Amino acid sequence: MSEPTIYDVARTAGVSPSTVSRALQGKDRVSEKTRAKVFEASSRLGFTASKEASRLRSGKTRRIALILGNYLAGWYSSELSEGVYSALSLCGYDLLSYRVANMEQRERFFASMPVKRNADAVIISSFTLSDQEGQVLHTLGVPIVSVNTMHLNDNYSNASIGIDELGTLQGVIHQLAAIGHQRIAFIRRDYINTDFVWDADQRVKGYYLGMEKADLVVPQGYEISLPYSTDAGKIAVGKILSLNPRPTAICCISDELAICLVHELRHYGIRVPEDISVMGFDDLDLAGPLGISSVRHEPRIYGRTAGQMAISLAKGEHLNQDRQIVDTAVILRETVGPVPQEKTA
Amino acid sequence: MSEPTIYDVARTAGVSPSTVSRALQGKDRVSEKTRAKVFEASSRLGFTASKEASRLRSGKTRRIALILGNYLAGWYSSELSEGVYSALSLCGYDLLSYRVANMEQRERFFASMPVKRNADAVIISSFTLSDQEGQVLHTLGVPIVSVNTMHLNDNYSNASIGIDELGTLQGVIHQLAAIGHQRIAFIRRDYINTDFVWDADQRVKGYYLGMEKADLVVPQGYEISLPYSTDAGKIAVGKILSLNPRPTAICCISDELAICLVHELRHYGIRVPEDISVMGFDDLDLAGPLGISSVRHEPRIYGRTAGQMAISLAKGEHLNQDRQIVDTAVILRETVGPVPQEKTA
DNA sequence: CTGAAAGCGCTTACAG
DNA sequence: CTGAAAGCGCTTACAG
Repeated sequence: MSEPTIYDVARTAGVSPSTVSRALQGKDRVSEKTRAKVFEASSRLGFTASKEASRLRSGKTRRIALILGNYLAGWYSSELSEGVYSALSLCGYDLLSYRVANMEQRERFFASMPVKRNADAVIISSFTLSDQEGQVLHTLGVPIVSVNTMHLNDNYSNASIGIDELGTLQGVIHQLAAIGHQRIAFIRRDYINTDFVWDADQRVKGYYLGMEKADLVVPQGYEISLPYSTDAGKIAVGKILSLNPRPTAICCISDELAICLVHELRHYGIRVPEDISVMGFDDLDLAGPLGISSVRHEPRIYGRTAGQMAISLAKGEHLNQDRQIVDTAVILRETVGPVPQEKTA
Repeated sequence: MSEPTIYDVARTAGVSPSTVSRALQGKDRVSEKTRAKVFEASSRLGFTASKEASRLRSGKTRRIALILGNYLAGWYSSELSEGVYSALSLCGYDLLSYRVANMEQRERFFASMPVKRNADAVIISSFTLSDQEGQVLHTLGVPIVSVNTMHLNDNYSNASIGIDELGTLQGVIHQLAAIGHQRIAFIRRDYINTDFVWDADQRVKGYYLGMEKADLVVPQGYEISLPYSTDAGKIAVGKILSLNPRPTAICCISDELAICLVHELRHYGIRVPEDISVMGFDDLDLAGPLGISSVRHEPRIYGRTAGQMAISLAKGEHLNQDRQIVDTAVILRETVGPVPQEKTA
C-alpha cells in the first residue's frame, strides 16, 4: 500500500538512487541507456517522487503563494487567481492561496505568517502593505511580485504589474469630454476600511485629474459614494436627481455599480443614454450583453504574467521588465451617447 | 540569514530537540516550566518549524486539494473556493487549487496526478469522475469529498455535499404552476463537452419532472439551448417569440442567462413580468438589485462544510453525516408575476 | 557517466 | 516528564 521510493526504483533498474534521481530530473548527464532503464522501472512501479523529501533536501518548495486583500470570490480575485494558476500549472508549480479580507484576518496572517518557508515567491494584490507588513514579508527572503499596487507603495516588491488607474480614468473623462460632456459625475463605493487602500481607489483621483485636464469643473456633490447595499442603485438615482446642475454623464468605479445604476435610472423613466450617459469599469462578461460601456482590463491575462514573473524570480532569474503597465481599453456601448440638448425653458 | 532550526531552540532553551517538538505541538505531556522556556526561546529566535521536514517525517501534509472541473474564476468556483478556504485557514490547513477546465487539462492532470502525495484529502467539484479517474484518485489513498456531484456518480467519494438540483427545479415549477403558469419554457446553455457532465445539467431533468408532476405538457421547442455568445439574450428572444403557443414563464439555468434575457425582452418591448415571467438560478449579488427572481444556494457556505469534512476525514475522524443535502430557497422578485390574461381574439 | 555517503529538519517510538 | 537515536525520502557535492 505504501508508495514506492527512489530506492525501489533503483533496485528494479539495477542502478543507484543517485542515478535514479539524476535520470528523473532530466537535466543531468546520464547515459541514454541508463535513463531508459530508470524510466521503465519508474513507470512500472508507478513511482512519484515525494515532494516533501525533495523540497526538504533542495530547499525549494515549487509553490507560489498568492496573497489577496479580498475574498477569493469576486470577479477580480478569481480572474487573477485563474491567470496565476494557468502560468504555474504549465511549470509544475503549485498555487497556494491566502486571503486577508479584513483587519482581523490581516493581523492574524502577518502574526502567524503561514507563507514562511512555504513558497518560493509571493504574489500580492488588492491591498497595500503597511511598512511593518512589508518588512515582515521581506524577511521571508523570497521574491515579491505585486499586482495593481504599483502607484501606491511599492517599496517591498521585486517586480510589479498592473493597470494605470490614474491614466485610464483620465482617458475616460477625455473621451466623454470629446463628445461634448462637461458635467460628469463619479460614483464609487464607501470605503469600508481605510486601512485597506488599493489601486481602484485611485480611480477617483484619476477622475479629478481628468476633469482638470479637460478644463471641466466638478460641481458640489459630483463625487457620489454609495453604501454596500442592494439599494445602492436606488440611492444613486436619488442623489443624481438632486444634483444641480444635473450631470449628463456618470462614471462608475465598477461595472457592477454601472449595471445597477442603469437599471434604476431606466426604472425611474430616465433614458440611458438619451438623458444621461453611464460608464462602467472592468468589462464584466455581462457588460457586453447589457450594453454597458466600460473599461476593459483582464486580470486573467496579467495574472498569468505575474505568475510567470514569480516563477522566474523564484528560480533566481533576472527579469527583463520588472515593472509592467498593462493596457486598458475604453469600450463604448449603448449606455454612452452624445450630450442631451438643453431644454431652453 | 538561514532560518533557526529546532536545534537552535533546544540549545537556547537548554533542552533536547525532542522536548522542543513536543512543547511546541502542545498536545504532549511537557511540564509547564519547560514549555514556557521553550516558547520563550522559540519566539526570541523567531522560530517557525520547517513544514517540509515535519511533513516528511509525519507523513501529513496539512494541505487539502480542491479540484475544480472549471476555471478558478466564475461565480461558483470562486465562491466555493472562498468557503473551503475559510474552513481550512481556521485549522491551519493550506488550500491547494487545481482546475481541469477542458479535456486536455483533464487528461494531463490525471496522467501526472500532481495531487499525489501532496494533500491529506481531496475535494472535487463541478465535474463527474469517469470510472478510470475515480480509480486513479482512489489509489491516492486519501479521503475524497465531492461537492454537487451527488446524484451522478458518487462511487469514489467518502463524503459528499450539495444541493438537490432535481428537487429544487421541481419546486420552482411547482411555485410557478401554483400562480397559474402552465406554459413554462426552460433555457440552458449548449453542452460544451459531453464529457463534462455536472450537476447543473440535472436542472433540465428537474424541469421535465416538475412539469410532469404538475400535469403540464412541454410543447415542442420549450427546451431552449443557447450558445456561449454575447448575443445569447437576443437569440433567446427570437426563439421564444417563434414559439407557439407562447410561454408565459421561462426558467433559466442561471441568473446570468436570466439577466441577459430580461434585458433583451424589455428591449424588444416585451414586459417582464406582465407579458412573461422569468426565473433565474444562483441568486447572484446582482439578482437582488436587478429584481431577478432566483434560487438561492450558497457555495461559500457549503464549501466551508466541505472543507471541514475534508479536514475531519484527513485526521481520520468519523463523520456523523457523510452525505449532506443543502437547502435552497426560491426567491420571487419583480421578474415573476401572475399569468397574463389571454387576449380573446 | 555512476555510486557511496552525508544531510535537509523535523517527529516519534523507546528508554529511563 | 525528558533525552538519545533512528529515520522520513529525497538531493547533492565528492570521488572515481
